[in-house]
Amino acid sequence: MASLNMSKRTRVIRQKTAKIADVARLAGVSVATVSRTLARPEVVIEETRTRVLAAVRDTGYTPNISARNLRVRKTMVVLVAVPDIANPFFAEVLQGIDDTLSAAGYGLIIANLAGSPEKEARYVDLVCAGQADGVLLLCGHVMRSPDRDLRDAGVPLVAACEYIPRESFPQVTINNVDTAREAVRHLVELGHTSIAYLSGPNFNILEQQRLEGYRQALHDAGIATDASLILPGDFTFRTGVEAGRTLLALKPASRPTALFAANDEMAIGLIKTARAAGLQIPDDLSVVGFDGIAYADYCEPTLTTIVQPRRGLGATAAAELIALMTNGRAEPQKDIKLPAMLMLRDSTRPPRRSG
Amino acid sequence: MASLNMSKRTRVIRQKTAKIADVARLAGVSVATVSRTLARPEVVIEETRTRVLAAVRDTGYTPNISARNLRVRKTMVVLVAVPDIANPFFAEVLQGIDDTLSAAGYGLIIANLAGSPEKEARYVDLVCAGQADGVLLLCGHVMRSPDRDLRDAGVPLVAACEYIPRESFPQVTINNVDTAREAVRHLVELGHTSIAYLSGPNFNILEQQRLEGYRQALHDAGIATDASLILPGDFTFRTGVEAGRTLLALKPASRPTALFAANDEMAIGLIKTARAAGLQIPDDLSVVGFDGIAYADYCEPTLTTIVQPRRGLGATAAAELIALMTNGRAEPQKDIKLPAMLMLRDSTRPPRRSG
DNA sequence: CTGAAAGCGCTTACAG
DNA sequence: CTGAAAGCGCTTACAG
Repeated sequence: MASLNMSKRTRVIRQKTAKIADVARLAGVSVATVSRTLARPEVVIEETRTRVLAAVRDTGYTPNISARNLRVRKTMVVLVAVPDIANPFFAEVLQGIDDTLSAAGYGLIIANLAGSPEKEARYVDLVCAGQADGVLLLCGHVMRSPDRDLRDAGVPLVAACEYIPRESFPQVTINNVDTAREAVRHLVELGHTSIAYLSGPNFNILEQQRLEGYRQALHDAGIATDASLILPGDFTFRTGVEAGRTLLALKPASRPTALFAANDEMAIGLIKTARAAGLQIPDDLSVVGFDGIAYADYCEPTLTTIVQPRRGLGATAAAELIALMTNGRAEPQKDIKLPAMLMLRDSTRPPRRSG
Repeated sequence: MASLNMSKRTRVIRQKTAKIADVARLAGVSVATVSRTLARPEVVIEETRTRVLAAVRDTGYTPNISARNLRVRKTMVVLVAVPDIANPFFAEVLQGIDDTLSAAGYGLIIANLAGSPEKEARYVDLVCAGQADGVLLLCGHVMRSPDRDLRDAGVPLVAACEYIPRESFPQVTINNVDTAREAVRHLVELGHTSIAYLSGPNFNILEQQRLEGYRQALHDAGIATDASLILPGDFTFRTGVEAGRTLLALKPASRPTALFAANDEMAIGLIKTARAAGLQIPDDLSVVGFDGIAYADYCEPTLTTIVQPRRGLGATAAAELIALMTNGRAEPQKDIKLPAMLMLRDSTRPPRRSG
C-alpha cells in the first residue's frame, strides 16, 4: 500500500529540465557555443553544430525564457486590451491578431477590461513593469492607472477597431462615417425617404461616426434630419427590442419605412419585436445593420449589413505592432483604413408606396 | 527644424526604469531590505519601511518580473487551451477563467488551437520551457507536440467543458448524459414519441455523451431507438440547415414531431430551414437545443435549451488550478460536475395529435 | 570559430 | 531587523 502511494507520488515530481550548461557538458563545448548554435547556427562549424544539436535533442533542452528575457530585455509578449472578451466581434478580431502574432513567435496576454478600472490599472502596471513588448488597444482609449499612463511605458502602441482621436501611434480601423453613409444611401436608393437611426451609446466614437454617416447620407439626398427618428440604444439586443416598441407605438402613417441600426445586435432585436407585432420585414420596414456578426446571416429575415473585415483588422494591427517592436522606433502617424462591405440580404427592399 | 525633430525623437526614447538598486540607494538600505519590504512588509521595522516605500514611489519602481520569475522559478502565467477563440461559448467560459485568475494575480496566455497541430506543438513547447505555471484544457485532449506530451511538462493540468477520459487531473464539466436525458424526457413528457436527434461530430466526447442521454431517455420511455431519426451534424449552423432539409424531404406521416439537437447553433439552423418551408415551430416540430448561447433567446421562436453555467465552469476550473499550483501537489482524482439547467422557452409543446 | 566572464534584476538562505 | 553574497539561466561583447 505504502509503496503504491509512493509510486503515485513520484509521477508528480517535476522533471528537472535541462539547462544550457547540461547541453554544453554533453556536447563538450562551452555554454556560449550552445547559445550561438541555437541563435545563429551558421556562425558555428558544422561538426560543432551537429554535436550541439544532438545534445539538445538528447537532453530535451528548451531555453528558459525568463532568463533570456532578463538578458535581452524583451518579453516576446504582446498585451491586447479588449473591452469585452465575450463579445463575438472581438473574438474574431482576436483571431486575426493571434494568427499574426503567434506566427512571429509572440505570446498574447489578453486584457479583458470588462469596464473595470482595477483590472485596467493592473494591466497598465504590468506593461510599465516591462512585462510586454507592445500593446494592442481595441478598447477605444489609452489605458490608464491612477498614477500611470500607458504612453509612459515606453513600448509601442497600436490601436484597432475603435479610433482614438489625437494620438500619434498607428491605428487600424474602417471608415465608419463613409460606410454608414453607404448603408443609408442604399436605403435612399431603394426609394426610402423616412429613415430612422438606432444609435449606440453617445460617448462611443463608433456611434458618433456612424451617426455622422447617417446625417451625411440624408443630407446628400436632400432629406432633412428628423430628431424624432433618432432612437437611443447602447449596442445591446435589449435596446433593439425597446426601439422596436417605440416604433410600434407610432401611428403607421408617421412610422419610418426604413431604419439603420448602429450595430447588428440591436437591428436583430428590433426586427424580432417588430415581426412579433405583425410588421413585415422588409415590406413594412427595411433594416440595415452594422458589423456583420455571424448571426446576421442566421436570423429571419437575413440582415443586410456592413461587414467589417474583423480578422483583417486584427492581423493588420498586429503586423503594425510587430514592425514597431522590431524597428524600435515610432513610425510617423499612420492611419490605416480597411474596406468594409455592404452585404445585401433580405431585410431591405423599396418601400410599399414608393415613387 | 532640426531641433523640432530632435524633440520629437526624445519623446520616443524608452524611459529608463528604476531597478531595485536605485530604490535601495535612495532609501539608504540594501537591496535585500527593499525586496523584503515589498514581499513581507511586517518583517521590516516601520521607519525602514516608510523610507523604502517613499523611495519606491519617488522612483516609480516596479519589480522586473522576468528577473523575479527566473529567481523563484515561477511565471504567474496560466495557459488556456481553447479549440476556437471565435466561438462565443468559449468566450464566456474564458470570462470566468479570467475573473478568477486575474484576481489571484495570474496572467493568461490564450492558446487558440484552431485545429492547427503546429500551434499546438508551439504551445506545448512553451509550457515545457517553463513559460507557464499551469494549463487549463478546454480542448478535450491533452496537448501534444511531435516529441512531447503536456503531461511531461511537470505543471498542473485541469480540464473543463470537454471531459478527457482516463486522466487523473481534476476536470470540471457538466453531466452531459444526464442533462441530455432530461432534455429528451421533457419532449417525452409533452407526449412526443417520435423524437429525432441531430448529432455532433462522432469523435467528440460531448456528442457521445449527449447521444447516450438521448438513448437513455428513449429507453426510459419504452421508445425504441430508430437509427433513421439520428441525423448527422457537426455542431455548425450549416449542418443544422442540412438536417432541416433532410427532415422536410420525409413524408409528413413519417416525420418526427420533435427533435433534440446536440447544440444550439444546429437547432437554430434547422428551425430556420423548417420555418422557411412552412413548418410551424413548435406546432409541427418541437425543438430542444443544448448550450444556452445568447442567440437562443433572440431567435424566433426562442429556443428551449440546456443552459450551461459557462462562467461557472471557467471560474471553477481556474480555482482548481490555482489550488494545484499553490499546493504544488496533485490532488486525488477530482471530477467536478456543475449543474446545467433546462430552460423552457417557445420551441417546444405537445404534438398536434397527442394522446 | 570558440571560450571565459560579465551581467540582466531579482530573492533568499546565512550571518550578524 | 538588516546586509553581503550567491545564484536563477541565459546572451554577448571581448579575447584569442
